[in-house]
Amino acid sequence: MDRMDPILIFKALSNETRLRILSWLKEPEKHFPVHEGGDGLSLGVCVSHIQEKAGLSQSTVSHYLLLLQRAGLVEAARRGQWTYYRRNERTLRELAAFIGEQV
Amino acid sequence: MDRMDPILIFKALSNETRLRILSWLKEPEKHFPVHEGGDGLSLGVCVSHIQEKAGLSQSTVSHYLLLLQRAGLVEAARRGQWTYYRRNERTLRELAAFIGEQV
DNA sequence: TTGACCTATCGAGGTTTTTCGATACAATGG
DNA sequence: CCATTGTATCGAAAAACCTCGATAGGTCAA
Repeated sequence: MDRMDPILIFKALSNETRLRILSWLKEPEKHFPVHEGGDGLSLGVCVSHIQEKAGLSQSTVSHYLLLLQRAGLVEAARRGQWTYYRRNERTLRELAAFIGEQV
Repeated sequence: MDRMDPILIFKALSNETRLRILSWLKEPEKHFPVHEGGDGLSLGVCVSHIQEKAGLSQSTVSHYLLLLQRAGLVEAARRGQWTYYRRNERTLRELAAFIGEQV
């Protein structure tokens, strides 16, 4: 039940690519090919698909996804050699509430 | 009618002090003494009051306020030797909408 | 076991942010 | 005009961030 850290979240969102990744993950089927492994796209999208679309190096994208994860904006699921990332809608709702009430 | 720049906004919010300034300005009368000049607090709060509460150097706070202003999160009003800063609620509403819809 | 593949981590460069003190600019009061 | 006060800008040092290539670790197929 770890509490939301607004600074970490805002830092994660302070980058064009990370913002785009997050919005791509809103409708994965619209932006990524279906992956053979994970049940459709419910698990999320694997790093290589995200990397390809982002057009940055593999290490950078992996790092970005870690930042998004530490901010609680995405969740990761390891399946075999793949790591699937998907949005964490709860944090995004909390963020909207935070902006409406605290900021 | 300059359009909101989410990156600029998120960068401005990625700092504890700037976040606190913004929240202080939500209820100025609760956090700042009334200033002799500006009509009550409708104009906003002057830099020195904000600086005192923030506990950082004058130049840093002035810089922070400029960052918040460039992000459209606050507005400035010059009156004599004072500059009063107040929140720009419109941008904050737009930000909440952006998070709900785009992110 | 070996090789291929996916992802994470390391190390490093260049850039940006943070924060300060010093200084410049503007307005006010003698 | 001068001194004072409030604010903005400049220049600089330290820290953090961005991004890469290289490499390490885990997994699968042959």
